[in-house]
Amino acid sequence: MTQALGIPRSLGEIYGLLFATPQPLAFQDIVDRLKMSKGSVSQGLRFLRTVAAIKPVVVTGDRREFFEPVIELRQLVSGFLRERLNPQIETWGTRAKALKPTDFALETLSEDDRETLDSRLDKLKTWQKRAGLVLPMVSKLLG
Amino acid sequence: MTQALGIPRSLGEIYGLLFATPQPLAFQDIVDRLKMSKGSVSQGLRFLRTVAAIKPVVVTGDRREFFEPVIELRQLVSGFLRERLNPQIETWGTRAKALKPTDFALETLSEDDRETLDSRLDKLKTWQKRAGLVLPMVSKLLG
DNA sequence: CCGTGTGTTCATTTTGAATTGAACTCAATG
DNA sequence: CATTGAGTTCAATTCAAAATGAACACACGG
Repeated sequence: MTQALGIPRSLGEIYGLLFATPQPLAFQDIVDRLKMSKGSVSQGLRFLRTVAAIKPVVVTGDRREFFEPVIELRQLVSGFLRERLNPQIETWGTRAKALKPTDFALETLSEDDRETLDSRLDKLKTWQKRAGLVLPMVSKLLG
Repeated sequence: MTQALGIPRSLGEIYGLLFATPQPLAFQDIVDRLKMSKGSVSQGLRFLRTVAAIKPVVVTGDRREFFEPVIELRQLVSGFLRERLNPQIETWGTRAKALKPTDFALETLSEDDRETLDSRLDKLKTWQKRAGLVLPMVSKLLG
């Protein structure tokens, strides 16, 4: 599933292991069970934390950090949107606003050409607006 | 933008070129302008066609196939959902249905463990249902 | 403070996906 | 039917992203 969204398989594996394990797991557990390097697991957990797909659990009397999966679809999706999609959409949007049809003029443009480029740039801005509007709704619909 | 969705940069480039060009372009135009191999362009165009991000245009008196970008956000998004996300969700869903808590039993499970696994499997099925419900709505909201 | 266990960092290596390019098919044209 | 140009296919290559692993912090307990 993650692969279809451009997220590395290993992250899916870590999440999957946590999901399939009733008890919270510690760093080393994951390394052992998945036979992954500590480096990978460290980076993987960091990412999963920033997108809020897992949550740390404190086990008293144990120095280690344990992790549990977040299982609310809404949280998973909005984490992905927030961390992955929104940043892209924003930079893309601000760059789009700066564009003018003449930026494309590799040859001189006919009046018709100018018009189609104008309307396409408009589209770009519309996309931007719609995305900003709809993505938050998606999270809510899933909640 | 495409990269955030796990779509190769080159596809974004082809689409971008078509988007930035008022006239429809032919295969060879794209190869020349982007300095890409024919193989890449061929596969790229195929993908863009299957997700309906571009449409072929017939220019009378010219043997070549020309292409125009599809600029409706709704079509672009639903193409992506249909070709990339839905297939994954389906196979994932059918596999999830076949799972039972005992499939996870690497050690013997306590009653508590069985319960949490049960509830997680339920979640999995809920996800599946919600996704099937919400994704089509997304396309509509964008249209 | 020293040792031990936990987790991080980052330069190197690996790997798998994307790209290339040569060989090919297929249509149209003279 | 040869020829030319358009586009496809697919094995080999490239390359960037991900994984590794050794060196490094950091905290805690003795």
